[in-house]
Amino acid sequence: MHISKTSIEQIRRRELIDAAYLTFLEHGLKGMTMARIGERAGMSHGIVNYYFTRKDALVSAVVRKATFLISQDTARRLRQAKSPRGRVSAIIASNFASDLFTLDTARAWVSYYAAIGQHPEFERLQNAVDRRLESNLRHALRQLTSDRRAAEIAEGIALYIDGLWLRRGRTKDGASSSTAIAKLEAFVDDQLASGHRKGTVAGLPG
Amino acid sequence: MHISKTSIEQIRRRELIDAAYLTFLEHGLKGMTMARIGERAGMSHGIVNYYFTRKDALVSAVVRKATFLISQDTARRLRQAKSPRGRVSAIIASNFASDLFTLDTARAWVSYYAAIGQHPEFERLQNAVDRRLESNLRHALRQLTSDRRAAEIAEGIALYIDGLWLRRGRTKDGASSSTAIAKLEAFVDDQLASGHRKGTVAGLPG
Amino acid sequence: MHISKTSIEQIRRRELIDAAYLTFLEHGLKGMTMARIGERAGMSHGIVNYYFTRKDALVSAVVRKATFLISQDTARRLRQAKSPRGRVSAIIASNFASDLFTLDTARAWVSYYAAIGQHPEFERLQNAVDRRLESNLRHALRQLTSDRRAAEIAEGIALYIDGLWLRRGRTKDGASSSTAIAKLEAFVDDQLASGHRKGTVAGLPG
Amino acid sequence: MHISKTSIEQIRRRELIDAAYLTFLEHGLKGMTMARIGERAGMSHGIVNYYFTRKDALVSAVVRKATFLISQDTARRLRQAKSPRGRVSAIIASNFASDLFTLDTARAWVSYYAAIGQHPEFERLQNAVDRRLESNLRHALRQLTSDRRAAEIAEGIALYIDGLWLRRGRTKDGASSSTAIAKLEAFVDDQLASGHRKGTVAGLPG
DNA sequence: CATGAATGAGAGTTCATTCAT
DNA sequence: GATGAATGAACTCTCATTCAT
Repeated sequence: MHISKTSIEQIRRRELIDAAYLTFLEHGLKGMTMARIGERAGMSHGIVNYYFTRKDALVSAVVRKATFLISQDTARRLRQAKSPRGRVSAIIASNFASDLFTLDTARAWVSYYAAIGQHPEFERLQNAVDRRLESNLRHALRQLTSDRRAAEIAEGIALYIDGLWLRRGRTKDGASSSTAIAKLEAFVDDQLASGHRKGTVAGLPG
Repeated sequence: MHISKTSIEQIRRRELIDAAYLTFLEHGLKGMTMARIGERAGMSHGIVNYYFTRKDALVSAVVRKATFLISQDTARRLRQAKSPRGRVSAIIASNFASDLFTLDTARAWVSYYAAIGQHPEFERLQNAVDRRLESNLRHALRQLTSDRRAAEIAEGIALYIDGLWLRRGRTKDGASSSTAIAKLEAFVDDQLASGHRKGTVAGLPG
Repeated sequence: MHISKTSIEQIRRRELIDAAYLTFLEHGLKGMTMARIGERAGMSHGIVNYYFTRKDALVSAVVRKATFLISQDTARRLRQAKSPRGRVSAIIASNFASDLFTLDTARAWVSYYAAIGQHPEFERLQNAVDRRLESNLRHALRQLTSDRRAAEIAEGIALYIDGLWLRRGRTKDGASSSTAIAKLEAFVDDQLASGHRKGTVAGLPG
Repeated sequence: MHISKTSIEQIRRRELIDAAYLTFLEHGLKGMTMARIGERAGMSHGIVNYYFTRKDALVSAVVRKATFLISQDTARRLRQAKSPRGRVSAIIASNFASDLFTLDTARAWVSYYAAIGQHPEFERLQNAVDRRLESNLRHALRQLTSDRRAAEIAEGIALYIDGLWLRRGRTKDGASSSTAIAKLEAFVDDQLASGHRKGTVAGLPG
C-alpha cells in the first residue's frame, strides 16, 4: 500500500483534493482551474501541479472523493436499514443527499460526464462507480425478487438516477432531493410488482 | 436575382450548420471550434463568423437542426401509428434513431448539456425541446390513462430517455438503439399497468 | 474639374458620405465601420468600397463635409455680423453649433484627431482646416488690433476652441454650447484689452 | 524570501509598465498591443496578461505612471517657487516637460483621450487627473485674486493646456515646450489683470 | 517542498479589403 | 454599377504546464 508516504504529502494532497472538490461543485469542470484550486487551498497553483502532474489526476481524485463520500453514506444507511426494501431505499437516498442535489452540483457533474469522452481514465473510473452502484442495488433487490429481475430493476434505477441528475442540471427550478427520491421509490415499487409483464413490447413501426 | 442572393446565403448557412453538426458529433461542443467548422466546410473561419455572428448562434442552429430531424421523424412515425399505445412507441422510437444512438453522438449531446449552465440561450432552447417531448407524450398517454397519470408517466419516460442517453455516452459498449427502446417500452407497460399502486393517485386507466 | 462625373456616382457618393458622417458622429471613428455605413445608407457595404477605395478616403470626405458645413455657417453668420467684433463672434459661434457640441460628437472628433497621426492624408486635411480657421479669425481681428496681435489672439482662440472640444468629449456633464461660447467671448475681450501686457512672462524656476 | 517574491513581481510590473509606456508613446493606444508590449519587455505576451489581467488595467497603470511623473515634477517645482505667481508657473511648466511635449507623445495622449469614451475606467481616472490639476491651480491662484476668479482662471488654463497638447499632436512642426509655456504665461498674466471685464459678452448673432 | 514566473497554444471575434457574379 | 461572399490578418484573453530558484 502507500501508507508509507510522507505525511505532509498526504496532507497536501488531501487539502488540494478538498479545495478542488469545492471548486468543482461551484464552478464545474471548466471553471475548476488550477489557479482557483490553489487559491482556495491557500497554496500556490504551482504546487497543485507538483502533487498532481496532470489536471486529469486531480479530477480523478475529486471524483473518487465524491464517490467515497457517497459510498460511506450508503454504508451508514444500509446499517440502519430494517428490511430488504429498506436497503434499496438506503442506496437510493445516498444518491440524492439534499445538500448535493442542487442545480450547481448537478451541472458540475454533467460537465464531468462531458469530459469522460476525452479522458479514458475518467471513463474507467466512472465505469467502476457505475458497476458498484448496480452491484449494490442488485444485492439488495435479490432478496425481493429473482436474480434476473433484480438485475433489470437495478439497471432501471441507475438509469433513472442518471436522468434525474441530468434534468436537475438543466432546470433552474428542478426537483428537490425528496421529490426525486419519492419518484424513484415509486418506480421501484412499480418494478417490483410487475415482473411478469416484462418483455411485453408493443409493436413498433419501422 | 434576389432568389440567388438569398439562396446562396441559405446554402452556406446550411453547409455551415451541417459542417458544425458533424464536427459537433465528432468532437463534442468543446472541440467544435470555428476553425474546425470552417475547415470541414471548406471555407475560411472568417466566413463562419460572417454567417453566424456568435458561436452560440451556430450552436443553437445545430441543436435546432437536430431536434428538427427528431420532430420530423416523430411526426412520420405518429402518422404510421395504429393505436394509442403505438403513438407512445412512435415518440420513443424517434428519440433513439439507430444511427444516432451511438457513443460519439451521445457524448456530444452530454457536452452540450454541460454547456447549458453557462448559456441562458441554450437553456431556453433546451427547455422548449423538453417541453415539447413531454407534451407529445402526455397527449399520447391521455388516451391510455388519466390526465394526471399521463403527466406522471410522460415525465418518467423523459427522465428515462435522459438516463439512457447519458449512459450511452459513458459506456463504450453501451446499449444499442433497439435495446434502449425495449427497455423504455417495458417501462411504459409497467407504468400503464400500475396506476393503482401509485400512492395518492386515484384515477384508473379507462 | 470633375463636373462631368456620372450623376449617379455623385449621388451615391453623397449618400454614402452622409451615412458615414452620421455613423461617425454616433459611433466615433472606430465604430464607423464599412458595414455600418452601408447599412445606414441602405446599400451593401461592398459598394462603399467601390466608391471609396480606402476607408481613409471616406473619412476624409466626411471631414470635408463637416468643415464645409461649418464654413457655410460661418459665412452666413459673417454676413449678418454688424461690427468687426461681431465678425469674431460669428466665427466662434459657428464652431459651437448647439446640436453638435455634444458628448458624442466631441468624442467622435477626438477619435478622428487620434487617427491623424497614422494617416498623413488626415494630417494634411486638418492642417488646411486649421489654417482656414486662423485665417478667418485673423482677418476679423485685424480690424480691432494690430496685425501681430491679431495673429496671436487668433491662435489663442483656436487653441481655446480645441481645449473646449477635447474637454467636452471627456466630461459627461460638460459645458453647453452657450457656456462654451461665453467663455471664448470673455477670452477674446480679455485679449483685445490686454495687448500691451504681452510678453510679461513671470520668472520660471530652472 | 518574501521580499524577493514581491520584489520580482514589482520589478516585472514596472518593466511591463515601462515597456507599455514606451510602446504607447511610440505607437499610440491602438498600436499598444499586448504582443508588442511583451516583445519590447523581452517577455512572452502571456506574461503580460499574467500581471495585468485586463489590458485596461495596463493602460490605467501607464496613465497613472505618466501623471505620477508629472505630479512629482509639479511638487518639485512648487518647492522651488519663490512667489505666488511662481507657483502657478511651476504647475504650468510641469505640464510641458520638454522631453514629453513632442509630436509622438502628444499623439499618443490624444489616442488615449479618444479611448476614454469607451472605457468608463479611463474616464474616472482622467476626471481625477483633471480635478487635481484644477485644484492645484486654484490653490495657487487664490493668493493672487478672488476665489471665484481663481476658479475661472484655473479652468481657462486647463483648457488652454488641453488645446496646446491637442494641437501639438496635429502639427508636425508644432510649438516647442518653451513656446507653449510662454503662451500660457501670457494668458495667465492677461487673465489676472482683467478680472473686472468678466461677463462682458459681445452680442451674438442667432 | 514550494513558489510563482514564464511560456505558448488556442479560442472567439472584428473588420477592411478583394473579387466573382 | 452593385452585391455580398469570402478571405485573412490582427487582437485580447485563458490556462495547463514547465521550470528556475
